[in-house]
Amino acid sequence: MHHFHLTSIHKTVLCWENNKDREKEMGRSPCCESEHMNKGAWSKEEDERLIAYIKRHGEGCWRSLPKAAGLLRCGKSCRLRWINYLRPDLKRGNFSEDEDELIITLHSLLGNKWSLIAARLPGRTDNEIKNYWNTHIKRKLHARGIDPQTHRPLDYSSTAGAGAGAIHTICTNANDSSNKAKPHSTAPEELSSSTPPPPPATKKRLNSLASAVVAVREEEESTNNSMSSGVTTTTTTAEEVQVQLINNKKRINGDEDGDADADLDLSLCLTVHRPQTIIRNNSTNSTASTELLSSAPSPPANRHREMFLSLGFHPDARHACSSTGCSAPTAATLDLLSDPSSHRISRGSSYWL
DNA sequence: AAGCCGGCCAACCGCACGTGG
DNA sequence: TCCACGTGCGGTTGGCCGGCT
Repeated sequence: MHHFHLTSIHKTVLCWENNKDREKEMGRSPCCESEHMNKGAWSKEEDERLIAYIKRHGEGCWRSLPKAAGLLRCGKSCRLRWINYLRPDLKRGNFSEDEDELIITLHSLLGNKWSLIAARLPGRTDNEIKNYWNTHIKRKLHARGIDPQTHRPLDYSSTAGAGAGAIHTICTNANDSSNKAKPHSTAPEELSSSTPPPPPATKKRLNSLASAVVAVREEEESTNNSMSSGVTTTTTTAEEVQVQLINNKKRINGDEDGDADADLDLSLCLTVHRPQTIIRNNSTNSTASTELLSSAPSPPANRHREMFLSLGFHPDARHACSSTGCSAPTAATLDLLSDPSSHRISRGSSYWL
């Protein structure tokens, strides 16, 4: 992603210099002055200017970039053009079947968090995935009889309560013979060989992940209460989740500095590892999930158990639901969870062994 | 050939959030 | 604490293109 990498210090200095120049002028100009600015499709010359500038100076400081690069565009427009179209590491071409299934799985877990989903698909942008979802996958799910928003069966959502959760899609996929008899066709080995490190996390990204975890927990709490299943959960604030994420990661790694990337991965890992969501459906579904379990990868290692426990998750996926009358995660979830290279929590993959 | 229609996707827009003064 | 700014995200728009009549 960062082919023309600049250190944060370099970026800071560049921005500082630009800010000084800007502040010499009277007042600050709005981000996008619609007058005197080009809009619409980018010309080849504009693309070349943008590429050349970023090759020389790196990404960042988008506000000052257009002027410095000699472009009559607003910074947002430049950023979008670069991220969604000009970046050299973008993957071109059609989405593979594996990518389709991964998107569906991630969407069932994360909802319309396109940037988070994109982080799991190397070379794909959030915009691209969003468009693809709206034009292809929605239709595909409809054809399967699945509501693309709720990931529940179309004829089910109108009659059933909130009991059936998002993960139902995974179970349904498992029963779909067109899916190579696997709920999630991206094997861990494939992921580990093709998935590069995710982009640097920011506090904002971590915050949205934490919010997503909280939202899911709240939804599950209300769902479980309405189902009178005896499952009780405690609602955790986003801040608490963040603190837990960082503290756990520090404890595990012995890394007091805190690595933002690792935090992101840890939080994604935990977002994915949501036994209570997975639990619900399988209890009312076919035996397919049971069969999946028998072939599922091993649960997290001992060092994980503490982490999952502290976050309110059952550490042993295979027994995630036994005490609550629910069944365990599908192989799909465990596939995601067990991918060592995509969860750079530890400095080495041995952590996951 | 011309007009219509729908799909696709790049780009835009508005908003939220983090940061720094 | 407030405010301005920079950045990123998700929803929406609009133009292009191919298929159909």
